[in-house]
Amino acid sequence: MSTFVLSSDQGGPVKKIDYAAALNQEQLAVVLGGDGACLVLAGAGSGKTRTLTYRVAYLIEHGVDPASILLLTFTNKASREMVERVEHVLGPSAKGIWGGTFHSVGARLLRMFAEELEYKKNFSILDADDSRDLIKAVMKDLKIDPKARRFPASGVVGDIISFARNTQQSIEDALEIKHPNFMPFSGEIEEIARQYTVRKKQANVMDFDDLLTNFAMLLESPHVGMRIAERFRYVLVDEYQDTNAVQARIVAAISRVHKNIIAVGDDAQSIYAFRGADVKNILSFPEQHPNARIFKLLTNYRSTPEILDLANESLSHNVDQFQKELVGLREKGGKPKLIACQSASQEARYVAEQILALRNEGTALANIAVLFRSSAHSQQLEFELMKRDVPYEYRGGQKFFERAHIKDIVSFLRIYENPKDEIAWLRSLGLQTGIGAATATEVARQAVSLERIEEVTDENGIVPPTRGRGGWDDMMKILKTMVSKGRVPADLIRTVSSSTYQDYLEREYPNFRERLEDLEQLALFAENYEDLSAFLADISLYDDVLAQRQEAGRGDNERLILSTIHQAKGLEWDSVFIIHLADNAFPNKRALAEEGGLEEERRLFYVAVTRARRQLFLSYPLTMGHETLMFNQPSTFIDEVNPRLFDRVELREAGFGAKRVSKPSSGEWSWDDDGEYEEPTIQIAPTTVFKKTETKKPLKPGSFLRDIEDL
DNA sequence: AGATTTACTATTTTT
DNA sequence: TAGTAAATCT
Repeated sequence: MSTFVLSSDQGGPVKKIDYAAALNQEQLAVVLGGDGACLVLAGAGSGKTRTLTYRVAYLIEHGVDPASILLLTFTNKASREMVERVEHVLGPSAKGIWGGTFHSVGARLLRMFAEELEYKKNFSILDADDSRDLIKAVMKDLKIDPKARRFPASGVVGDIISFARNTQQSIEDALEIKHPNFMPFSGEIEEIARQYTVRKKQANVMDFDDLLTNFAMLLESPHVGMRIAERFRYVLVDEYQDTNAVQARIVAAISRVHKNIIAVGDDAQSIYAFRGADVKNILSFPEQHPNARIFKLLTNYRSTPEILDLANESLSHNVDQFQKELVGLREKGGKPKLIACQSASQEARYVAEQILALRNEGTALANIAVLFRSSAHSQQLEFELMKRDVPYEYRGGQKFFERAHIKDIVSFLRIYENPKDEIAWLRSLGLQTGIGAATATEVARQAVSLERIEEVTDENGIVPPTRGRGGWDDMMKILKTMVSKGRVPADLIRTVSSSTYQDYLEREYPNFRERLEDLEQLALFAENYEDLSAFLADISLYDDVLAQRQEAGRGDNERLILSTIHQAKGLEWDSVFIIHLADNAFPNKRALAEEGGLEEERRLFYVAVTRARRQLFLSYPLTMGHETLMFNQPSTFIDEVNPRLFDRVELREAGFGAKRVSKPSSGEWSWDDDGEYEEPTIQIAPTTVFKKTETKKPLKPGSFLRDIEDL
């Protein structure tokens, strides 16, 4: 599988596309807009993806070489889907379009031109976890103990450093916005940032932020940068509202030769300020690209007027916003339902019941989604769905490649590919018996002087530790076996997973069998790769490659979606449930502490609401917690809008055990003397279990795809 | 001293 | 679940 040139082998005959029939006047203006810079301000559900896709198809139809078109999207999946659609219509002539996230496109080009920036080609990529580990190591070296000195924890330090880089400002300025209380430590954090940079360079690794800044530097360099900019005649950027200052530099540099750049975004859907995204990129686009044409797509094709009313009114509470109202085209539906539940588990039961009811009425599970602010909010619902055997796909929380045992195995492959990779050494050494943090650090520090793995396995390039000799021998044995196996990723994975690592898994985890299965999954997935470096690059940047494979294998799409709101960006479903809309959960308390936090949370709510096509269910539990019950208020976002926008549903309780004495607005629940809290019994239908039925209608492809086929 | 075990706590969002 | 602190083992 290629990491970057997205292609599909479905081919098919070249069809003539009737643009005028598929697009409205504004969209057509964008598609046919000709060369030059162009900014598209597009509201939710206004068909911006469709417009971009048609633009790409139009260019290729008019003789533009697909390989000179670059799509920069927020996720790799978004690129892949757009490319697939174009290829589906235009067939083989569309092959070779470049697309992906800024990070993955950057990684690919940086690997091609690594020497230009004094990196080695085999550099490793650190994910957020790895970065935090390295920062932790640096802090330890600098003798900074977070606990003793009320210094921020390594994760927070990492956030601050990352935020400063992505917004291109000093640590001090970043602190003022993100963590004013840590201002006194700005000097020390600066020192950590410096050391961290040195250590990354020594280990020949790049973190996510390096992928962006180095990409920008590469593009800004006179020779190579110019060559790349010459190659890409057309650049299209999606979700521009969520780009940061470095990404804006990348866009400017990569389009500086041909100046054919389209940026599409919606300031109302900017939800990544916490990691440095800046709406100013959209605002200043006209200045940065003089003569830029500006289009507005404000017609909403997605949602019923009742849903749009709620979205529009909620957003009107944001001051710092372009005022724009979405105009709906769909006919009326029902009002959004607002459901007050007694507890999180009642909420889960209600949602599960409703979902099964919707399904009985003919809505496929795949057309239903449950959205929430943070991953933990889905727990109760997951229990409920498992109990009823309802198949669901979970998006959010931990990814497959972030699971501990996957990262363990991968750390061995990383060492093999790039023996300087200190973080990978630390991880794999830490797994060996008799080797703890101290010994691992001591050994790993020697690795940075290595060039080839054979220096360790053949020439004893690392001085063996005095302690934990057995663990070290095990480690060497694994590495030696790997060297004898060659460089095929799947072989290497199986080598490690059948080594003493298996004993470690058994010792450490009761569910080691499942974990072993995961490792076999990983090996199966790796069979798509012959090249170790391509494999390693992909698994750190393509979060959903494995999910895709599983989907293809199963051949059934009949699965409900559970997702964080952040991950639901750009998607849509017939029926959407937004759960846990309680005041202490959403808006999120920590987010509120940051500058502009409330408005960002409100935009997040806006994104959630505008995912729904026909039905929207908003629910919140009145109580939360297990030991001490906390009493909840509904979310600000519910309280602040006109109640007439909702249909309220009260879930009545039978046999509610506790007699509540007082009704505090927050704080602990209180009872009279003999009142003990009982889990309320609920008068919604008894537990219905999911039954798989023959699919009545063939699964609907995405609406966009259907449109294209019709033409 | 360093490794390991055990008990406990808190949990935002992510390329 | 992951990270941490204190207790215990080698």
